[in-house]
Amino acid sequence: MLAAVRRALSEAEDFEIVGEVSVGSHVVPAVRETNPNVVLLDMRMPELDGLGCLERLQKHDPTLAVVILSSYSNEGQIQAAREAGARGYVVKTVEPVDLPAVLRKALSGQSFEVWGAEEPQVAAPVRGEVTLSERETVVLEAVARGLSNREIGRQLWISEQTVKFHLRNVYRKLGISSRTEAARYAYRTNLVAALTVESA
Amino acid sequence: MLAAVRRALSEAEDFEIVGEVSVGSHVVPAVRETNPNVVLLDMRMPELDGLGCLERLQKHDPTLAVVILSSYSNEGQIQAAREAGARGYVVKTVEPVDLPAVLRKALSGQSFEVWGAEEPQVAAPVRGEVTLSERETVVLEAVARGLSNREIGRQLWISEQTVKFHLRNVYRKLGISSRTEAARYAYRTNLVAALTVESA
DNA sequence: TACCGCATCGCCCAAATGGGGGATGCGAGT
DNA sequence: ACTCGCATCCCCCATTTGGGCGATGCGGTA
Repeated sequence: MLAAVRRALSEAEDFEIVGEVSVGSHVVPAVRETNPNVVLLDMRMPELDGLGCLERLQKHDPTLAVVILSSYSNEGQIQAAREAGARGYVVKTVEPVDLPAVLRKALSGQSFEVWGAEEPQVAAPVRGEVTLSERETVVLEAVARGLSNREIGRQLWISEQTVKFHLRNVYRKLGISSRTEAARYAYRTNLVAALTVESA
Repeated sequence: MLAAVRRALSEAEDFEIVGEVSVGSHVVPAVRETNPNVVLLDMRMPELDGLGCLERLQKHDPTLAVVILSSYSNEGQIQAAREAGARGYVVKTVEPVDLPAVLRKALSGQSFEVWGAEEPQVAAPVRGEVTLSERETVVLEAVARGLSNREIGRQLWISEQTVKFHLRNVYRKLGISSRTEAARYAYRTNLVAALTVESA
């Protein structure tokens, strides 16, 4: 795959490969040094994966064009890449010769484009457009604080089953499928404060 | 219980009850209005529990003395109350007549005191003193991003068993027992950024 | 050398979680 | 009157998780 990428890009006159690393933790230093116009990030790398790199790169320079290259067309992963600020998401089933076009597209605009993955049946819920009900919000807050379904039920005086029901609806509305992702969303949107004020 | 609290406090000349609410979401408005010196928060309330109220109160006024009243002497809950900035944690097994002393103590100092609960056998790991190994840190980061153990294993090229092993060590070192609490810790300590920079 | 932390796995098992179905009631629109 | 979202629960089931155990190896250090 790497060889194919290399060949495809070297054949395009408007691109020059200024750096190549194979370990996630080397990405940010390399980018800092070579200062590329666009970065193609493999999702799966040792030490630090593509998403982690992307987040660090965004912190370093939010305007940098980054395209995620992944083996899976997992919707959650695509959504995560979108929210982390990627300009594109390429599944490895795409023809390597199409890569230059992908990178040009990523360089040209601020949008987020997915390549080589079948579009999801239902449109992914766009962040900010989701409206959680009162109950769903409270349950989500409790989840983000690390409580179990049973504990949440006890605190809200409802059955664990009902907690699970609300949580499922939260998952559906947010397009996620685990409580940790839910917690992440809660912190991301400042629904609950991850940083608590110390009284000492 | 509420009646007992009321009686105990009305019998103490140095206390006056300036407000009483039974729904979590009413706590902050009531505090804003009555401006009390100390707040006694039941952990279990409809809509928003004690911890949630505490966090909001802390945001509103970090100097306000807040004591958590709970039915359980659960160590995790105690720790959460401590970290959220509570001045005290009272298990409902304490005699109501001792409450005024508890509140005076809460008013007098910045420390955190637990009443009516047997002390934990092992000291809870103090935040900042824990040192995670490189591998444990990477796994924790991945957990905070919402990945499953299997996915983490794939990304790090190790078996799911090994991921579980590292995660267990993280739990042990942090004194927690679930991946959502781990995620919370990761966000709290800025190990991973919950807020990602949008490229739009 | 012997120990210890770290990392890599394996097996086992109970509990928690996620996801599917259906049932009830209630209130707000249409 | 009818639908629809919300909330409350029930059942079932497969998967995931958390935690216990032991095994191997490797590199530092006492």
